[in-house]
Amino acid sequence: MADVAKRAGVTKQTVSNVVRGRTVVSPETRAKVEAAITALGYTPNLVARGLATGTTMTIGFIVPTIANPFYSEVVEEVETLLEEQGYHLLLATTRGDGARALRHLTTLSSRSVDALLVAGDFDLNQHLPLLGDYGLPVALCAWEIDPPATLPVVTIDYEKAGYLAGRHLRELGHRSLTVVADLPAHRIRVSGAHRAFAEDGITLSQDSVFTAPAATPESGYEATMQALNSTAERPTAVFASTDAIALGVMDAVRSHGLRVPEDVSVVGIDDIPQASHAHPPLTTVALPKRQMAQDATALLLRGIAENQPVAPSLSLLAPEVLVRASSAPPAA
Amino acid sequence: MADVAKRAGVTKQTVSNVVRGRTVVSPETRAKVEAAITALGYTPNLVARGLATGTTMTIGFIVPTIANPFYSEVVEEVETLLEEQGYHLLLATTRGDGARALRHLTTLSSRSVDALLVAGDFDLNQHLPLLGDYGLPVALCAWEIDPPATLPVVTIDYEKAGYLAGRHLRELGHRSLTVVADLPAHRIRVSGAHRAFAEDGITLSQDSVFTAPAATPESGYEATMQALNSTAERPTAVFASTDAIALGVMDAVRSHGLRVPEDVSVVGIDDIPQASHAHPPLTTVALPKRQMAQDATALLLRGIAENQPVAPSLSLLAPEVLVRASSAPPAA
DNA sequence: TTGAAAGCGCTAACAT
DNA sequence: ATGTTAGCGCTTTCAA
Repeated sequence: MADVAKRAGVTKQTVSNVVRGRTVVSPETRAKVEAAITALGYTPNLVARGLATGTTMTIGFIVPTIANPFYSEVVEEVETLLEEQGYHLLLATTRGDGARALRHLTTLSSRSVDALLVAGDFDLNQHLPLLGDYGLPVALCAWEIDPPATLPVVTIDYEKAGYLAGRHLRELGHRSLTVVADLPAHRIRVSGAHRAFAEDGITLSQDSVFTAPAATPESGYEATMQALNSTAERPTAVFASTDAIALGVMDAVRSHGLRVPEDVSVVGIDDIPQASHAHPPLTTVALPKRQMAQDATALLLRGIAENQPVAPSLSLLAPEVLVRASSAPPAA
Repeated sequence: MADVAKRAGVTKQTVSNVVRGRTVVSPETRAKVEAAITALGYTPNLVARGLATGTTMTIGFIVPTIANPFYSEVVEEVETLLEEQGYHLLLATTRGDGARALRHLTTLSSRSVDALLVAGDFDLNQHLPLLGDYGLPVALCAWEIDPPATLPVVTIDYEKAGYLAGRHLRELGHRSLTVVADLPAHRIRVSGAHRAFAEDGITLSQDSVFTAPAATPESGYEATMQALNSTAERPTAVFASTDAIALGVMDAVRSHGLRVPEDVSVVGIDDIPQASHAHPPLTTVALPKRQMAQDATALLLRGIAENQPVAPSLSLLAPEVLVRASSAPPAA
């Protein structure tokens, strides 16, 4: 910068003004400086600027994993929005490791990110109070369990997602429901589904709830096989807490000699890309991830602009049923 | 830091030595300083350190997209390796936008990342010479087309992947091959498959190559329907340049009244998670993404340690056939 | 083993 | 409209 200033016959300050696009610079001076800049191939050092201004044009995003397409879509959307605003994304994954989550949290804050976004309700849960202490804009998203009242959170109405899945099956005429869910992570979704049946006076027993230890097709397959073998009455409808699980459910149903949807209806949640290409195409409840990403990013950007922590709030985005071919009325 | 120093009755320098774990500090002094640090809740400012040392403990990773599971797995692996070494990941996606790629490139370098990893052969291609100019360790990975000799690149032997798929089908006894590929991106894979047949004296015509404009099941479905309708002879084997495409191929084959693998064998590339849960489970060629991520990261970390750009090199990782149920000998 | 001084490259505030 | 001064928080000399 000093070199540029010397070459242009001005001071560093004027160079700074030109670089930052300030209007105070006279056209001739600007031209001289710009010539010097291109001649010297100067690019500003963002770290130095960060130290001087206290702002790094960087936001941190802590997510459980990006191997799960749900999160990778959210990350991709956030990254795109940020780059439009000239911000960069510092990505940190926790992968179910609480200690790692905490490490990321502290290093990100001392790295002076301008804001912090945290997705997923994992072991970081217990460190939530820390978030308020950093004095920087923070927001939570994709927060399924117990969203804290002390922080701004943009999440999805997961209970409603379960409810919509349940109501869809109820409206088709199903009088009972078998649940295959990744518990306890997805218990909210399950209670939503149960509520839909309860509205019509049908109380579902916990005996018809089966746990898929992970949100994967294999896990869903296993749990469903167990359900099919243990239940006296053959289920007419299965609600899976996730599309990935639902895919496994459909496999299990078929390998048990039953047809989807003629014998058993299957409904999932999330609308992953494979859902529409499954056999049959999977009825599911789409989660508004992109909207969530947009709202959360907007919240943070606003917090940065106003130069203060974002006020606590809870935004629950509404999911939507996508009726496809895996659900039908129960056999007569 | 000054506060900590004052409270401990030492200078900033001593605090710095304690924080960085230098051995020159006497135990008593260290204890005093550490007490002051915890009392004050001091955490070092990484930006200031970055300005002073010229090293940010951050590496930039430019990828086409993370919506594609291939890249998201690579990113996740890289991020994990980096966090183990105390590095952070600045993630930048280009999403097929050359201008955006260039923006990322310049801002990342002026952000003084300690190293830069670039995945995927996109519009950034023309800006490759720039990479050498930054004077920081750079590596390329997942570089399918024309890996430059001037830079270190850790990639996969995509030609061999195609070859292995082709050879597998040849060994099953297939005498012709229909190709459904995302062209021109995957042309290397196609020529590999053709080479496998050529080895046995079978020259495959370009007429049996169909383009799926995107690496998606829908796209593969469309292209296959076209293939099935336009070909005089019914194909006995289809090679898809991607598992995602292969999924669509299988759909199309079935909806054309044919069975997989009895009437038509289908082979893909990549071994995406869905491949093993497809109906039938998809025979594919697994690409060693994790290995690639590890090697590339190691290369960069070494470059950082040696404080100089990484020497140009080309590492081609070997893919591996995974025989599952979608491939079988042709009908008699 | 500890302290003092200088500077990393930039910007903010003020002076001209 | 431009120049001057001071300082962001840390590390790196070098001196004690």
